[in-house]
Amino acid sequence: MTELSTMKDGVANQAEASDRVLQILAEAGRLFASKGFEGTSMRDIALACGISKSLLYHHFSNKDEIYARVAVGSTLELYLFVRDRIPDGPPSQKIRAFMVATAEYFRRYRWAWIASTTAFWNDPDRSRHKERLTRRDRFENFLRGLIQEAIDAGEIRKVDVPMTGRLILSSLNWMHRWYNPNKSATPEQIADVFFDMIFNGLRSGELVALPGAEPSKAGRRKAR
Amino acid sequence: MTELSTMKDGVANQAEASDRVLQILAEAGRLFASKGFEGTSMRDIALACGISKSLLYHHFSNKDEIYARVAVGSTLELYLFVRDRIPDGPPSQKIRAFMVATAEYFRRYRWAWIASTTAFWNDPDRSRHKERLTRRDRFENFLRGLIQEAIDAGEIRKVDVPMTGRLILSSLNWMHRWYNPNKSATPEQIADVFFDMIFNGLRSGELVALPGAEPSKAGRRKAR
DNA sequence: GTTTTCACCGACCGATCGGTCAAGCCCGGC
DNA sequence: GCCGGGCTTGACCGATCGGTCGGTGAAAAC
Repeated sequence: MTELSTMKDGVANQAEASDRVLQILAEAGRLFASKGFEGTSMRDIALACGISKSLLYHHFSNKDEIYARVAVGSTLELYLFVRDRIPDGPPSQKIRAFMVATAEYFRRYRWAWIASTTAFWNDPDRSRHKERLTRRDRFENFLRGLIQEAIDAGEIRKVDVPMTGRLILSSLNWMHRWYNPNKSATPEQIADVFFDMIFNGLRSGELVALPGAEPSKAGRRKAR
Repeated sequence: MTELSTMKDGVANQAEASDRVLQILAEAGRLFASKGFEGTSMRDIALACGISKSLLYHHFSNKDEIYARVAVGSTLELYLFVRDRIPDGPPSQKIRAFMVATAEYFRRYRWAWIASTTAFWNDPDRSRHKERLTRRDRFENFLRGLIQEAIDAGEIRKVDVPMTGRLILSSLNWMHRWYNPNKSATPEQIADVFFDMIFNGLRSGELVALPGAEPSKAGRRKAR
């Protein structure tokens, strides 16, 4: 399952799919990402593909299935994709590799990624993307394992593991809201910068005594 | 404009609004947050309020206006709300206060916040929430000013200011996706934890020499 | 007492929604 | 020649969409 050569046109893990199906998934993902699931009609998808609406129903049973193929297809391999890019070495470097690999996945399958992380996040009808959610849980648990590993190795201090995982994933999951492929650095570079900030912290090595600065809760770690 | 006593029922800045209008805004915000803008029909809103659909059009001209009142109302005062909660003192503590205040705002106006940060984020028809976007720009620029202040004061190292702002806002903006008011700590406490992680970093004070660990890019700051 | 105002409603509109269906088109095998 | 089957289509369905309309009843204004 480490072979990811079946990915085409930014659509992941659609191995036996025809070109037409891949085209539909690509266009649908782009539309779902920009206008949302409810905001995208079957007519929109058909028009974007230059085909009739009926043909969509020849290849897919309904709208939900198209979304499921887009969303699940984009999260199906995420865990494996990232896992296979974690090198041997210090746990902190594994966390860094985790972030960079996730960013690379985001760059490759951007529209599908956005579509799957945007729509239905709070929909009461969970059945539509239950599988997606369990896969994301596995992905997040994998990260928590790496964090615990780094704590056990003494590389990072004894932080709250779930909260640390949420902080790391927040920096990656929010990226699509401001990332501009024409102006920003590559997602991998951005992930690298974020890792540096989170791991090393923003604080400068030498603490300056500000006039009038009073002791504060967050300054609890003593100056070194 | 620092008087925020006009906020009721989690709906911000709706000063002269009647109870019915406030009810509509509250229900609409909750629905927009959970089902999205396109996924919420005027009938849904009317039903949730226990009124007829016609009455919605008596109080609002159309669906977009309801959303605008929800979204703009929730971001209108955000900047002022946060700004007024920044204490005098070291710039780093201002950043911390910024994060905690934003979290408090999120806790108070949760549904409106989610609705405004979820819908239309990539809609080609930007006119619908242009005002909201410029307000968020001012909010983000305010944070960048605080970061620059902390750099100038020597409290934090010379990081990339826009990227640092994005990291901080990511941790806050993604919170609604996993925050559970029944199980999680308060948003303010969460913001405090995130500030500690970002400011002080995850790395433990003493570096352990792992067998087989090789020098890496992220380990560029020398051990102290 | 009359008129104006205002919150409110049920019925209705054209447009669009997701989805169906019978029928053509195209092309390789016989 | 023609035949079968996958690809493709336009016409069509009931339901629902956002939005409009005329009207009601009660309080406020005169």
